[in-house]
Amino acid sequence: MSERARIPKPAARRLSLYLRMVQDRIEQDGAADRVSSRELGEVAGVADAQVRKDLASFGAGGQPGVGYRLHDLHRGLRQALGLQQPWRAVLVGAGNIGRALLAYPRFAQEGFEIVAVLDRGGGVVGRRIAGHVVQSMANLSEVIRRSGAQLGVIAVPPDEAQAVAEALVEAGIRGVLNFAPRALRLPKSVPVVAVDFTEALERLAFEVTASRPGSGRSRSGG
Amino acid sequence: MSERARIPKPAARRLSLYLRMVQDRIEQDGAADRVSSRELGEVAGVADAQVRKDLASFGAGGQPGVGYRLHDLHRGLRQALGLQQPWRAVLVGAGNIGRALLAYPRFAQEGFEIVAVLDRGGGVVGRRIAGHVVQSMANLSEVIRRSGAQLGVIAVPPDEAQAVAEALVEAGIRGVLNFAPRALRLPKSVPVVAVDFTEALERLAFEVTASRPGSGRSRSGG
DNA sequence: GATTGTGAAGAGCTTCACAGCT
DNA sequence: AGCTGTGAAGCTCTTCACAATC
Repeated sequence: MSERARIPKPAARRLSLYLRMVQDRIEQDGAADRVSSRELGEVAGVADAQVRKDLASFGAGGQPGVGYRLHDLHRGLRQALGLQQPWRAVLVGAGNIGRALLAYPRFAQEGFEIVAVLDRGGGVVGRRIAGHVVQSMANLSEVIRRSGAQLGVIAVPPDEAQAVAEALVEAGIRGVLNFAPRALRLPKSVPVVAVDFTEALERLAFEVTASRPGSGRSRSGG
Repeated sequence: MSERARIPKPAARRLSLYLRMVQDRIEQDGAADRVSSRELGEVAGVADAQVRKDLASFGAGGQPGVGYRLHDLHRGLRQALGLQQPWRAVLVGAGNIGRALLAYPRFAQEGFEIVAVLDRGGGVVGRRIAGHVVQSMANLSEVIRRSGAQLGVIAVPPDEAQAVAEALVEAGIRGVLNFAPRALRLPKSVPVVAVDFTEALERLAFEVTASRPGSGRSRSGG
């Protein structure tokens, strides 16, 4: 019934990229209603065979000579990623990043709803931001219990991140999205995904430096 | 002289995590001035031997029985990541995400300077944000030439992202940090690093769903 | 003709295990 | 005793190659 195929982690990451492309294609809908594994592979930077394996991993099938049907793929990808159900999240931290997240329309489109905003209290508590009254951290477990939120989003300064994470876990949160540039130590049963701007910039600096002429192959691409 | 060791990509990603921990330790500086490979491994989620290989890949050495010296490691990591030199970046897009980035103190701390802010023009051009007067996209190449910026940060709506990226490349940018949830197609010589909030949430949803009891191993961690 | 599905080969990263240093 | 450095083994992901399908 609810058998869940084993999907390798690198594959799961690519599924998001496939999903994005499929969504974009559907919205355009001027063109074909199929995609080939080669097109999807270009988006994710892998070979077409890899895409076919990724898609097969959760049971999606294509038509030889034609490709994959956009709508079937859309449904399959969303189910494989666990997006069939809506997700509710509490946001902790009403600073700049928190506000940007509240204003990010894509979350709602994907089925993620921010049901509450909390902050430590430095003058923000009680204020209204994007339709949410910012609540005190003292209310955390009650807010989570009443809203039924399963996810927590951490957008506080790094020094507070670990404490907030532990409070979230204690309150029954099942997964954490961490925007603070600090590694969190949580039980393995609570997955953490980190979004670290600095790390991203560092990766970019590394790749730019590494791809600089004189540091390796000279002109391999084209 | 400027020999650059070959550093595997997964290793490079971990170097950022090591760097963050080393920085934190140095700032605390109440404790020891050494780190062991095991401690670093916990942060990155890999075995200690892997850490030692990562560090050896750019020439860092530790002391048997003691560990790695924080300050040496700090210097080595920054050099390996290409952070010895300061980086200059132009930010395109003065919306919510762009503003949050401008207010993000960590960038400057790491040696990244946002030298200019540009936007398509919908009323924001000419306004002052965080000390920057928002400029029109028409000025892009001039701004880049005069500032000597090497990196571009894209924080515009998805539909505009590809065009902005191409304009950046044409103006001589050498690397792109992309916050728009859209895959960019650029010459291989210009690395792109994507920060995609939606993808992160999807990864979280996937992992939470996958780690749910009844979908695989029941309680392996503990 | 174009594209999928998949076994087999290949590449790369990770862990193991242990000698050697402090 | 504790930790590093590293060859060898192990594992996972990726690509190759090609028969099967539309």
